[in-house]
Amino acid sequence: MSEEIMTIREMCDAFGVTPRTLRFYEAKELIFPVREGQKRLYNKTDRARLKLILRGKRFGFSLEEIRQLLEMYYLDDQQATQLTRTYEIAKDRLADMVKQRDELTDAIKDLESQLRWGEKMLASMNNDALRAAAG
Amino acid sequence: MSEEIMTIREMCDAFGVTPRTLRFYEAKELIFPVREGQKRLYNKTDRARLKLILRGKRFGFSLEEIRQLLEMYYLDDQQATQLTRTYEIAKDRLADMVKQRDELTDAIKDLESQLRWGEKMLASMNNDALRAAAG
DNA sequence: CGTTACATTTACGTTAACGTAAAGAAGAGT
DNA sequence: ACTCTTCTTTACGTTAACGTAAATGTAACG
Repeated sequence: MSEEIMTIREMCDAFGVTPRTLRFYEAKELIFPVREGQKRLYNKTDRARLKLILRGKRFGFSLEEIRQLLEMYYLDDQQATQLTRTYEIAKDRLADMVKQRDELTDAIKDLESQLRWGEKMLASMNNDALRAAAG
Repeated sequence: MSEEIMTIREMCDAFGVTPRTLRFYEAKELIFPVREGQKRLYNKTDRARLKLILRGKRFGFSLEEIRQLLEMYYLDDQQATQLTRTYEIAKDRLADMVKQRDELTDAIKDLESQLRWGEKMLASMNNDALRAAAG
């Protein structure tokens, strides 16, 4: 059964990460490549995990959160016990993201109105403070 | 002319910041309270600047960016020479924020679809990777 | 004068996710 | 044997915006 093993460099090229990053994830117990002497060898499982890690990052999960999700599934395997917990974590994260986005949206509106309000933004900044500071 | 001078604590209470924060901003040359012996005294100008600093932070400017904006106005005072530059900076920042928000929006959509797609998200995470890891 | 309350300076600590430098090992090729 | 390339480990460096602890100062109250 061909395990489709890859070296660290092949992994880096395939996923667009650096060796440092792979070793870092390993140190953080997110991924567990096998050793052949000194060298790390990555199989299909490792690649799948890395893919999930990168996806998790795109979703804004921290590495620690990702590690926990992965660990739960590891402890799980046959039962789907923890699925509900995972679901909650994901929903929490989603809520955070929505909140963040809404705050950003507010700040954007705010800034935009400043930019329009006289075509020179921060002019208000100027008026109160720096006119006094210079005067 | 009443300078309406305030102590560091009054400033903290008024603006909801800590003394450490005010001293930090001073060390970073964002604000310049006068000394009465050892103690710092903040006047109207200082308060205006602090207000602007906090506003800038809400907009997502870094302290360094804020310092530069303030500095430009300081060098400016009578001419409006730098206004155009300030405007550009603000527009850049706005563009960054919009980009960030749009990325967040994408990630949110992505996550939402995962959550719906079987009511258990990250199930795909599971399938490929961890089933293999356990097996 | 002693205590209380608040001020000051100095400087190390914190967090995340790697970057980067140093130095050595191991295999391939000549 | 020598060299080249790629791998390895170890460990300090980076960034932002303060937090926090320690030692000291000083003004006011009683």
